[in-house]
Amino acid sequence: MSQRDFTQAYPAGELEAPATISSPELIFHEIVQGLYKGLYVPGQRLVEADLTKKWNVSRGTVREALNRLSAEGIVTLSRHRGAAIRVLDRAEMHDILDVLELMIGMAARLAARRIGEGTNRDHFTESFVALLQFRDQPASFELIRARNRFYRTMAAIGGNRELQDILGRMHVHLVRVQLQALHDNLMPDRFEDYSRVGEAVLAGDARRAELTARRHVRNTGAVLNRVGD
Amino acid sequence: MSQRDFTQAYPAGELEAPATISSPELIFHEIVQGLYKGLYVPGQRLVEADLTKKWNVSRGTVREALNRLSAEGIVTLSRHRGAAIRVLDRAEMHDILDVLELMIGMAARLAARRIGEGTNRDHFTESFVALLQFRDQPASFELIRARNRFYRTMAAIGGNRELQDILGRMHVHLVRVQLQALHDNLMPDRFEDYSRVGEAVLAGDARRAELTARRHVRNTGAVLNRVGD
DNA sequence: TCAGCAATAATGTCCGACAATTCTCCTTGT
DNA sequence: ACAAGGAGAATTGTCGGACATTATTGCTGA
Repeated sequence: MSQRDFTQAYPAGELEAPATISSPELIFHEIVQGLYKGLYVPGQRLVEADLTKKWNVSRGTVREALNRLSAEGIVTLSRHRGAAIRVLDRAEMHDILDVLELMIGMAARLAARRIGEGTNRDHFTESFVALLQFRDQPASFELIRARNRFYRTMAAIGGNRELQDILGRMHVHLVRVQLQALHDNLMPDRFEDYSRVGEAVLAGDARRAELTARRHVRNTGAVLNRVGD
Repeated sequence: MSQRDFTQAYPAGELEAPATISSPELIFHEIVQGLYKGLYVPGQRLVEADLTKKWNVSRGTVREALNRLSAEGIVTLSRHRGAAIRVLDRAEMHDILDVLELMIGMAARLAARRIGEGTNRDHFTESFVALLQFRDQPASFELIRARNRFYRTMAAIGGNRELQDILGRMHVHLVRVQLQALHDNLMPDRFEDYSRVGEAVLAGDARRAELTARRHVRNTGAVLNRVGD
């Protein structure tokens, strides 16, 4: 066995993302992107043979991508039945939003606490104004992306790695909740919410940041109850 | 392309776990089990060739297992450098525990709210007394497992699927935090905590259940500060 | 001693093959 | 007409080998 001694283990912080992107990762991103664009519909099957032809890669590569998608809850895998875009019923969406409320609230609280450190204020302000620029425009994918970036920045400033990981995984689902609402033209303007959260964070008011962020997520969830089917 | 029409998509709730277990899944569990037993040390490299020989499977199978382990944050993958058991520094452990405090608190709150439904009370009581049986015994792996089962039951009763998923992922890390404390003989008895949480849940007192659960996680985290290196 | 380079080890990706399972659709008997 | 059953097709699960790409090691020579 060529297993090395533990003393040769990787140091703790030395794990950067690779410069290039691997094929499975590329397919992973393509499919997520496709979800954003509506190319894939919940329940739709993803047949390995089709994906290999579409991206000219081997089945092994496709399988790795599907496994990653499955690990993030984007597709469901069942043995010998293959992969399908995960179907979220309303109960699951509520479950996700209930958890998300805590996560976003925590991110806002931590961000407010650390808004003054380093270049945090600059970065946050940047994503904040970028989001607010969509105030008077119709709902769009760009808005959703700006909103996700706003959250991601908030979580990054908060500094909790685990929280960032979990939020990263949940973003996709949130998007899908939003898309469904958007599709039914039920996406109300939440810019008052965004403003309140952003201002609380910029003011360094951790308590208010958490409260407004949580209320915002709850408002988003309330939309669900008005979506049919 | 043989991609089917969306109308043939899987129905929402029809996705049970397969009866048999796949090879990658088996290896996944074996390695997690090995972590519990101390067979693997943080930082230790997992070389594909070794794993294929150890379990007599192909490289593709090993790779799938490693990808799953990576997706759960148990191992880190770096391109062309392979897999290694993830190293958690103290900051990351604190991050995990901070998130876990919210998650466990939410699980306790939801469980208390639904303790009266169906057979919930019976199941909860069972895992509760199973945990308390370790009160006067030295710390052991069985205790940790009983404790995880207690939490898992609590989350299951709470009924939030997303929460159960996330907690499932975090358990392994929690175990490792515990193991480190255990290794240094710094694992204090937290049975007063368990009792308070369990009793609050059984009493259906959601607020008290959440508070006691969160305090318990904080107590666990406080141990970290006394662990050297 | 150390920079540079060659050799080695390990992973990334592809291809083909076959077994196991599920799905489809046709047959058949009532 | 219709439900039960079964052959065939479609798809996934797993294997083995092959080669390219990259990281690591260790040597060589100044």
